[in-house]
Amino acid sequence: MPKQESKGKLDAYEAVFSALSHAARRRVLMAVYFNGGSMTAGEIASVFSHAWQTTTRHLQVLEAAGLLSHERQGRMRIYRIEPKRLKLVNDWLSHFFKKP
Amino acid sequence: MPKQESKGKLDAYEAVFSALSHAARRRVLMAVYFNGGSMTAGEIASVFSHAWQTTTRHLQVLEAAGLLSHERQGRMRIYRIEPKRLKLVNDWLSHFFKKP
DNA sequence: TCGACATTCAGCGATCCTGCTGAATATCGT
DNA sequence: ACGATATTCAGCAGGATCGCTGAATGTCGA
Repeated sequence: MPKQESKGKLDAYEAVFSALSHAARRRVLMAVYFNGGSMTAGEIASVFSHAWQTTTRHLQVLEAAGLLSHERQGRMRIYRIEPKRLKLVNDWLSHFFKKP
Repeated sequence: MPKQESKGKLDAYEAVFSALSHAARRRVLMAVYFNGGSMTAGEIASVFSHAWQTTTRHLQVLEAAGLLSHERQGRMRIYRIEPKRLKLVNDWLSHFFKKP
């Protein structure tokens, strides 16, 4: 068993994995990434057929998980991807790929 | 945007990410992995304080996602980890880590 | 200041998920 | 065959999640 991880980090795992468990949220990350790493909320919402209010909530989940951050620019909000956080998933996965 | 992926693969993403979204299921994978890659259902269930029936269902979710497979050996079922499937997650993540 | 725009907040019904309990199935040892 | 063991199946209640709609907030241009 791997060494005990901190409570904070466990919660982070929880948030990140849960965030990634929804296809729309994974698509958001992809869309933002392939748009150069940042996109306004409206641009992101336009990718989906959902009501934008629905997308708003997905954005909040992603931000709470630390996978996105946002910045206000005038009347629009620019969301930026936070790839550092995806490293958490990578760290978790790496257990299974390294041969001891 | 990455090239169109097959329907089957999209469903696989869905299954794998959803399976990983629950802490208990991530722990199952860890437990099995650090036990050498295989474990009986009972051994896995004993790791948790849940009723074993609850663990059974988690095992089914993991198996449906292709992350575990099982084999009967007498009256017990041996679950084996299927690390190949975790590569799917790795593939998805790799988009964000390769600099084009 | 007024109206248009960009976005979030609040709350609703439908559905899904989790953990539980009780019953069923299958195998082993005697 | 019988009881003990190992595990799954079936169904239920509580809670979370999703997508929707309607209203609110904040900002820009005239």
